[in-house]
Amino acid sequence: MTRMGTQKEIARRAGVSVSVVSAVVNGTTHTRMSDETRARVEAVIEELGYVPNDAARALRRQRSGTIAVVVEKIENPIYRDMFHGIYDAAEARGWAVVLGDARWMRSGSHFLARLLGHGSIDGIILRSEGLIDDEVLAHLRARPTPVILVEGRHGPDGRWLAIDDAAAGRVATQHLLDLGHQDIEFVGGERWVPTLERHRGYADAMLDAGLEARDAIRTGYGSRAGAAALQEVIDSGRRPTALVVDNVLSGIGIHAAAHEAGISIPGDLSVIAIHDADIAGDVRPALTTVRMPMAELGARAVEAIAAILNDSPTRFGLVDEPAPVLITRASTAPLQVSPRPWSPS
Amino acid sequence: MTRMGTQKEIARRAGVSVSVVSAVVNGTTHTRMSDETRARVEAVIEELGYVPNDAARALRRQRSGTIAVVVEKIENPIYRDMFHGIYDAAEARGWAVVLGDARWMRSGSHFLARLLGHGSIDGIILRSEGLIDDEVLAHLRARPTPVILVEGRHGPDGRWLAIDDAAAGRVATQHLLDLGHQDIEFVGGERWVPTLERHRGYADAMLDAGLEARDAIRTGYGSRAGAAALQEVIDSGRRPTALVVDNVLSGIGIHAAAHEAGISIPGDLSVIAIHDADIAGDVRPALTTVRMPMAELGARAVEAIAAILNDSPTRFGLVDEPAPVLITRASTAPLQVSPRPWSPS
DNA sequence: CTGAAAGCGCTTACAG
DNA sequence: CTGAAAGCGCTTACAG
Repeated sequence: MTRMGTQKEIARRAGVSVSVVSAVVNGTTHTRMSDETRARVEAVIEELGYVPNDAARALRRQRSGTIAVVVEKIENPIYRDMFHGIYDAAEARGWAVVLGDARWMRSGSHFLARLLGHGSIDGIILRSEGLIDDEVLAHLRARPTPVILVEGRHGPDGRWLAIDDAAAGRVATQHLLDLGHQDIEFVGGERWVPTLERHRGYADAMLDAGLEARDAIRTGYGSRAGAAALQEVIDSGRRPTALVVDNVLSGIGIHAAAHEAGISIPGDLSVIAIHDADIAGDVRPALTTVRMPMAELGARAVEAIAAILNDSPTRFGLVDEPAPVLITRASTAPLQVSPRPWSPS
Repeated sequence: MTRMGTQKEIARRAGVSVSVVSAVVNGTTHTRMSDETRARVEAVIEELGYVPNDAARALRRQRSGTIAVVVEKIENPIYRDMFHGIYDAAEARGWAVVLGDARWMRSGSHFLARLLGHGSIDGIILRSEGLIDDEVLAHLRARPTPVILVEGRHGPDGRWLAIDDAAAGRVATQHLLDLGHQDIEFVGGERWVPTLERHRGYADAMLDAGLEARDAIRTGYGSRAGAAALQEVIDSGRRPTALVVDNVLSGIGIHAAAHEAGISIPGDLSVIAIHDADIAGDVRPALTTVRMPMAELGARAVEAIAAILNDSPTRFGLVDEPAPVLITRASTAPLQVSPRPWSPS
């Protein structure tokens, strides 16, 4: 194990001042030193395995070079592309990224304390699905550290960024309409704004096609909620031929419930979900989805932080480019001319 | 937006010294001050919305109170319980946890620099699946910051912790044997140690039952690898009645390939995967798995960091309690007396 | 071209 | 019971 050491120690060993060491480490102004001096310093740095102390740097520079990303369920596959977009954009700006889960943000948690504190985090990208209570959010906003809400769409400071959920709903619905479906319903969560927007997109597409838009079937989020939604439809006696589903996990739950109920997808029922994820291609039948520009959303959030820190202007609001794209898989099919009646549940 | 301020400013406004402010903030020794003084200081803290500067604290205390967890694919659902275990244990010790993905650890990345640096991270829990190159790992180990490898099982410093993969392989295989299966094969990745151990467990159970243990079918990891493995079996002309699969994602890939090939699970083929995850219960047929003590693994890793930082001894090696538990779902069934021959592919 | 010094915001002996 | 001061390890004007 190497010794590490400090700039002071390196300075002593190399027979120079710490200013020179700092200049060598950072490649900064002081840079006009003799090659011989530089080489000597570099040799000692190498020998000791010196690395700078980030806490001291952060204190002195008044900037840590680290941003935090907080999402609701870190294992949710839809974040993958967003993390990637954030990471790439941050890296390009010389920032490190750390991740956290909103489930860790209980009042009084040390994770939250680090976020609420300052000095160690320069900016926060937060995707709240309502789990974060308003008090915590207010605390967060009261700090000078910039907080960007993604898919949040509220916040008095206007610092939010979101994907075009209404467009996603429209694209999904249009795909089903193009396949000849008319009796289409929307399955989705609760009164979370993105879900409302997706439903609005569905409703717009239906109305444009001269069809009736139904209320959303609200059984919550996740696979269990999807299964419950299908059950609700079955129990109601309604027999839609296609479903627009708020998210992939709910779509998978619908697959499972259909399997149990003897409903064939896509033979009896077409299913399309919003947001893409690898798992959609892995289940059978593979789930048709609408891919959203999550990487761009992430990159834009990083840009927003940079802009705020530099006091330069930046655009908030919808990230509508690239547009949502349809990923056609096996769970949607043209409307059967004479559909087989669903077996009674 | 509140002003934040520093202890110095609070001291000035409250007409006390910074020592008193620090004592109020931290509740420390200096604590024998008059109630009136304390109240005055607290009022100013409240008024300014003061929060301590973490960088300054970390510098002074020579400890940041933050540990980092680095895994290979952050969205892999098997980490969920481990993160939970880590978070709870860290919280109990007053530490914040930050997450990172090993895919971010390219040499020269700022994320890696933060890990390699010191002052902002007190300890690192690392699950490497071989993506991290040895050079990076060597750098990491050369620092005074403790690095605990989970599911790594190598490392000259002996600082590793792992679940009992061999036991998992045994439990999975025994379940199939109990159902009457004899022609059982093992599907799993590459020469990654945990996979080798799982295969060893499988082989032990087979041998104990007086049966022949086959070599692992090595097509890699993930759902595509699972599908490829099943195809390899089909092509070979072998007709096992049951498969022990290294992981859930490969299991899902096998489901998909079986669906395509017209092989019924569990009618024609029973499938059990090692490691549990929600998605296993969501696919159809729901996948039987072996749940591993991932939360305990995480908690033990935190304990290990604490022990190293305190210079107190700690146990490394296998985390074999609680033992792996069988989660019986729908993908395994008793051996059919006269199995239907697989349709020729 | 290089060094001495101030200061980032804390914590903690030490003095009174 | 409270204050003045040192020092954690850096960076960056400033002086020479």
